[in-house]
Amino acid sequence: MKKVSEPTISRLSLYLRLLMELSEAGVTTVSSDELASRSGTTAAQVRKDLSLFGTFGKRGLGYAVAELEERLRSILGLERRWGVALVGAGKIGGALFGYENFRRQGFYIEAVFDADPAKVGQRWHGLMVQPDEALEEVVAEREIEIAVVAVPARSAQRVVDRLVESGVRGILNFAPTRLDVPSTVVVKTVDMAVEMEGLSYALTRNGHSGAA
Amino acid sequence: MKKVSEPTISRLSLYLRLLMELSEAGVTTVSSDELASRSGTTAAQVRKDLSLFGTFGKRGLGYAVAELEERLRSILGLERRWGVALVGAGKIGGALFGYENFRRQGFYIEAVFDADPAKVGQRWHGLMVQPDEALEEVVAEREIEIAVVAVPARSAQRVVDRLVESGVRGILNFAPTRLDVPSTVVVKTVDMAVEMEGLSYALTRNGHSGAA
DNA sequence: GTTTGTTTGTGAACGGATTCACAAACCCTC
DNA sequence: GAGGGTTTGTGAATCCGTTCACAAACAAAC
Repeated sequence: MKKVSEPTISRLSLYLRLLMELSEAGVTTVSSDELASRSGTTAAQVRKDLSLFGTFGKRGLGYAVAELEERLRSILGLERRWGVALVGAGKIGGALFGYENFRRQGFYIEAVFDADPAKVGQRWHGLMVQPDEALEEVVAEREIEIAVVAVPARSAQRVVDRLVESGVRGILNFAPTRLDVPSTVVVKTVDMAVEMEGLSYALTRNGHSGAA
Repeated sequence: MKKVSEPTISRLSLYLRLLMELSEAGVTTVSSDELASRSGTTAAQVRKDLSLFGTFGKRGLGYAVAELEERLRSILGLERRWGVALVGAGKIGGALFGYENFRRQGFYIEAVFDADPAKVGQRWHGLMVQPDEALEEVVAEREIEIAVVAVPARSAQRVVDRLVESGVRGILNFAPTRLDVPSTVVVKTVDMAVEMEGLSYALTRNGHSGAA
């Protein structure tokens, strides 16, 4: 199999979401052109992305929505259940519970940890908040493979080290800092400051205020 | 000036953060190599990035932390105050208030809107939550240029249309959906589902469970 | 069954970002 | 002030993702 780039994977994820919507709307067939315009890319890009994994479409017709949806889910590894540990019972973590797509895609938050004694022991979104010290044991025992890190930047690396040590292989990081992990572990960082500063940059050099 | 890529801007943002940390730690000088290892890139990349905007370093010595920090802040357009409107008084929005870097970098949330009558009129993180209908008037009057959209996917496009109509030029979007905007408006989307599915993909094809 | 119109799949061309490699510039020491 | 040791700045080379363009495949109509 050819090498698959990260942008491609992100787009597959978008395609999957669109297919779910189409499916729900009763649409049975969709063209690369349609998928492209709905996901903000080009038809050629859609076909290239998909062609990396096989040949799913029918020439002259397009793609069968239900089938492609299933194939994408398989490619992305969403046919199974993923246990997720959430470190940091704050606002960001809470937002994840609200994300209905989370559970729908197979991501189940199985444990929540926080270092704040005031939060530990409280029920929170249906889960008991566990003390930070329990992290290793719980993660290892439940064989949790994915963790969401939503703690202050200064504590993030330490938390990550412990998670990795306990068997976690994928991390979604909300702490505004770079994380060192072994090459076997995958980290995705969501950095709101970087995004905002990207906006600031763009607005600063684009037509200044008043571009009609 | 040469064309500047988005990845470059994101990295500049990272460099700035590192410089702030170094500055606080009393470090006065830093090499491209040091910046690189701290930001997870290469020394050549750091120098290329910076060279697009001028020549800031001293050969044989490195970069003056304070000076480079100031230059980056200027390049990124962070020397001014940015008024920000937050649409959706939920968990994600609340998290932004917690982000201390937000205010520090000049982003001030000046207005919060929500469609839920139960939230409207409540004090929330020091601001009065305003009714959704007030959006146009408040945004236009206060000349707010940046908005954070944290509403359900199905309402996002409508909200964005109204924001753009009211003068907003930059949008940070947390809704899991693509947004149509005029080319004069910049949108950055933070899509947690895409990130999680990226993890799922990576973990599915990487060494399966048990990579020591 | 043939024709017409559509859409896929993909090699090739393109463009752009990253990496390489090295001369130029600077500090520091003696 | 000359020499040794660093580190920058940058053209050139490389790598990688996107776009192009078109033949192959299929549905639908007649």
